[in-house]
Amino acid sequence: MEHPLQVSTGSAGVFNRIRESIISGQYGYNERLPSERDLAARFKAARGTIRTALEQLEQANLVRRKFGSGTFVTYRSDTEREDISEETSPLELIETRMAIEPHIVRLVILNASNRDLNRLEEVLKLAEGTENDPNAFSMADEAFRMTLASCCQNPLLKWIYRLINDIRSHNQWSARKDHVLTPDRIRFYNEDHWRLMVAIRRRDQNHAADIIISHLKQAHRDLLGQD
Amino acid sequence: MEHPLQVSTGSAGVFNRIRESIISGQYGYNERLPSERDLAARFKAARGTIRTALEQLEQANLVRRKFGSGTFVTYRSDTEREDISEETSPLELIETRMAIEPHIVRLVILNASNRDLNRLEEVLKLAEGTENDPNAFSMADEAFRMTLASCCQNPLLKWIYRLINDIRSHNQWSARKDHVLTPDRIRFYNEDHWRLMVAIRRRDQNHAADIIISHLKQAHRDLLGQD
DNA sequence: AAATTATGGACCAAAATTATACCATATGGT
DNA sequence: ACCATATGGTATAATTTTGGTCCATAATTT
Repeated sequence: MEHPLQVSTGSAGVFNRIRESIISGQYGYNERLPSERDLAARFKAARGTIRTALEQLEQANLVRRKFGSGTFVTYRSDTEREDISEETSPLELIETRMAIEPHIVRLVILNASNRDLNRLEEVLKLAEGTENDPNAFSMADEAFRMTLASCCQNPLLKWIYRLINDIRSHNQWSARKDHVLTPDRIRFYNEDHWRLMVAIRRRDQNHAADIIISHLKQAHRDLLGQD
Repeated sequence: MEHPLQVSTGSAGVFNRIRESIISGQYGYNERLPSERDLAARFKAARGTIRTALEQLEQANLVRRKFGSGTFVTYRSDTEREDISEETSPLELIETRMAIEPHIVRLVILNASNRDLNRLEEVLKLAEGTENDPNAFSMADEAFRMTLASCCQNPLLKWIYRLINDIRSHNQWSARKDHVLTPDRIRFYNEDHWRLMVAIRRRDQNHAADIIISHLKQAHRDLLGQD
């Protein structure tokens, strides 16, 4: 028998060495391993040996193999941070907006100058006549909300709200946009925005917050209520 | 030993190399990447390969493509977080917490399991006997709030709240900690936390939210009222 | 000696890549 | 206002790469 510390040979050895490469992070999450034939050349082993090693790696949930495509790492090290926009559901997004937006509107009413409000109204006009273009409305809507956020005069809140908007634009919600944003809905949302604008001009905090909340509740219903 | 590492090939390789360029700042925010045909020439790959790489980059929120115009970087580096923590005042920080924390507490009451609440109580006990150690109290306080955030079962809110806490710990407030956090104040804050815990156990949303709000208002006063 | 494992080769089927060509939009100059 | 150009979007077919499978043989372990 050789030294007990000798690296294992055969398919078990290949398994261990690839496993180490993955766990040590040399191959990151979702990265593709070299092809079986390539690995065979590197490890100076037959392709069949590589295959049994890869089968074991697959059983250990370290790797996933796709016919005709390659072998991909499914192991996720702790350091590889999650993508928040991937794991946020549309409902959780609305839940979060419920926390932020009413507060933003209150701050706008307290802090915004008339010049700010004029700017806000200009942006709001961009959403006019977008009843038949969900994409255009969506962009105008986002611009309106971002302007609102910048009018609250709190850079941290504005920054956070921009993060929320980034996530929102990459969310599954986008896929449903065309179904949810019918001309009627767009008209309704636009009317909401104008009522909000009026409430802000009157510096009526509670009314403005109520409008925002009912607006979000409606969006919530739209999300749940349709096919 | 062989070299298990290799430069990845195909669209995955193009993806990785462009990704690195973006993250390393070689292409800044809103900057336009070279055209697909240009990239194809640079990487010596077919345009289709470049396109699948760009599609993956777009899905990873690193890039946005505009029909007829180009492909633009949407990734913002973390250095911006430093900026925002520099320009956020302690008052604005509290203002922002005012928006988030009452909402988090409401969600905790709705969504947290009893096991979650037991965990929360364990963390709360860490703040016991820290009356004379502002630093220890501060850490225990942060741990309590982060646990609260994870109990609300909304990953987005938890993520946002972690950002807020990061900024909070880099903030000027830290410098005033020793002045504000007298033994009396720490005792008072701890009592607040226990009252909050009781309200959460009783699933009393309004009471819990009131406690949080008055707690933050007190912190606001402490910030303004002292030397 | 028997059983297990590794080897090398051949072929199959799925997926990716390549190479073109053409369409639709955006931009800048005339 | 128009035009030429550059850009991303789409479609198609041929080629290459890749994992999946099988087999006869050699090497290793039991």
